[in-house]
Amino acid sequence: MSSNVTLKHIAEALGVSAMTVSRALNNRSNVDARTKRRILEKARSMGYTPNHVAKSLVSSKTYTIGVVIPEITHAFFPEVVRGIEEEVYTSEYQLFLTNSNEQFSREKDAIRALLSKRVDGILISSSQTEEDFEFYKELVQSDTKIVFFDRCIEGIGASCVSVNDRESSRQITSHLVEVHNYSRIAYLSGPQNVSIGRKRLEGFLKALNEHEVRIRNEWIVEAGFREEEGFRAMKKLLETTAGERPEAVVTINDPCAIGAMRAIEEAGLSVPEDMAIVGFTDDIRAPLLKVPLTTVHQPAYEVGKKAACKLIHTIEDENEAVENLEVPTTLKIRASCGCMRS
Amino acid sequence: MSSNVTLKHIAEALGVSAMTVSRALNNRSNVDARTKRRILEKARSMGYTPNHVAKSLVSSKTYTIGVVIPEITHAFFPEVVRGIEEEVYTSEYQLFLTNSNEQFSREKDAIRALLSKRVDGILISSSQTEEDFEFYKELVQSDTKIVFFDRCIEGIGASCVSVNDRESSRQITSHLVEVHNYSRIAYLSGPQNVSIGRKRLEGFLKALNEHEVRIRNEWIVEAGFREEEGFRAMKKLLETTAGERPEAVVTINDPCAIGAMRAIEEAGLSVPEDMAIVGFTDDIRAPLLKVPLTTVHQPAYEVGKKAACKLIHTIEDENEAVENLEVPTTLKIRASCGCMRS
DNA sequence: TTGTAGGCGTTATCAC
DNA sequence: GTGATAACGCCTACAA
Repeated sequence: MSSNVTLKHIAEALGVSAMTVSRALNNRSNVDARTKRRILEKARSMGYTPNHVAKSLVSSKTYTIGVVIPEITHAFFPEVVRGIEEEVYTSEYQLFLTNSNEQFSREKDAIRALLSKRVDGILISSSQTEEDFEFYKELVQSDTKIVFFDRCIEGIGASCVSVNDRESSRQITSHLVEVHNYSRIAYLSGPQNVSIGRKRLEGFLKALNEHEVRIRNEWIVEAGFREEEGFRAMKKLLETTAGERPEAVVTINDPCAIGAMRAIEEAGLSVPEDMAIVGFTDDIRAPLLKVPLTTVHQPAYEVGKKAACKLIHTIEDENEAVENLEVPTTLKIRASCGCMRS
Repeated sequence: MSSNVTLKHIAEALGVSAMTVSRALNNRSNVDARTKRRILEKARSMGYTPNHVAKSLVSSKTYTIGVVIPEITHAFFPEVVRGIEEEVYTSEYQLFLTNSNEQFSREKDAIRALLSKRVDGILISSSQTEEDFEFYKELVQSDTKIVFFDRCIEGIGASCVSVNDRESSRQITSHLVEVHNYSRIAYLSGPQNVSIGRKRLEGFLKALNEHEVRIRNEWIVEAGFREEEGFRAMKKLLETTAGERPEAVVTINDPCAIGAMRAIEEAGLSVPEDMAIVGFTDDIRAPLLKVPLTTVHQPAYEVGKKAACKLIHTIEDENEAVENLEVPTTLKIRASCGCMRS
């Protein structure tokens, strides 16, 4: 497939050496202007396409970045990818996209494959669990250039780009207490072996503590990042709390909240009258729902752009600092929390 | 970055030749079981990662596929990408993802870069215009393995995977006429230099002709694939039809319809009472809208999977036939057309 | 079963 | 300004 014309072919056709052709094609100074023109002309007419595989072998640089995301259909990630795309496009890198489908084994497979393809660096939003911490530690120690985004693993020597999950979660929870005076608040959590799962829960608990609202462990249900998981967790919560229902529910993210809203509706209850609910992400669907979702807006595009930018700097400059970058969130107050009640 | 351990290093450490190491690592039969075990052991302890760049140079096969999509944030495409991902994951290929951002110049840049990286084949959803037809013709003639999906260029010798756009468009338009008896129907079209832009418009016109409904050229407004374009086109349509408004509007796709609905709302009109509207895609948001959108469901995941499958066959078998594959659509009847009126 | 030679397409280096 | 040579890491083909 594609051009099998090589430097040598052009060289032979013109009676010069491959080296001269290489120099001409790469705009080196020390080539006679006339020969250069002849070479460029011939290269075009023969349909020459430079072979980056060979270039990479010599330079051990591929101008390629691997991206590992857990779920391409969660609307947050395509937006992140667009940010990454935009950044690498201007820097002439290309993207290997891999989808771990929330499975750590696939994540590891993907990374190993990327390493074999000798990518210059990797952007990762991990679906990792505690146990697998070691894997990334070794990766960083072997001098692999890595930047985490959104779902980070901190303290192992790699940079991270994310939002302030703990604080944002605290804020949106506080909104429920301060503005709406809810005191019976439940939580649909993410997996506790994922950093944002822990941090968002911590923020939730912190808010309750600050306002001296009672924390009930049986009202903290592990759901997950996906709509179906939110749906199931909410069903479970409704069953176990038939007597005394929560007034409000905080969720790990928007897909989870959307699933939960479906469960609430199916139970014949209404949002926010019977139960208020808030999310996290600001999914593309959030403002369009029958009851628009109050949530934390994460600037996905910015996260992607910043992460890609940081990675490229890390690749191109040995001395680039390792740091945790944060992009600011904003609260999106809509109807599902009880504001704007009609 | 990453392992700089090579076959030679392992060979030296063990006092064997690089060739023996290569054979052991690639599971060839002709290696002594004991030496093999020693080599595998050593490779692991030294942290060897095979260098696919070098492999590719030898085999001129990269196990890499390029994907060119026009807009990663249009919800249809991430779903397609997931389908592609799933297919290539099982076939051990990896994906270069590129986003043309609906610009043909970026699309060409992307393809040239992919060609230089010597991808084994390319999946394309084109943002092409008539003039640029030549580009793809040459690509196919140079024996580049290509499969188009969704936005296809037919008749140039490359396979296509798409839905039956003309027929689906005819069906949803017929629904408006047959079920709802609308006779004043407008159309927000896609670009006419893109195949699906033309085909969907043809289907619309065919339906009107079949039912002897009057076609008014001034009610066919070129919008585009994006929400903002739908919004603007609808505003324009509302201005120019102040006297006699259309009863219903057919749109090129869901984002366009969603933008148009916003324009309708801002004009103080309501859907479907003042104006019915239908889309095409079945965007993730379609069922969640305040007035759920009647639309054509395109099985995006299937499209991706089928296209990737076809491409891999085309890559691996010289004799794989060139064909136009169609995946069936279904009509999603919701409220925006006037059905299920409350 | 194992090793040697040569080459994939490109570039760095040194010589002319 | 241009060319020969070696090297990047691996594999095919042939030899031992």
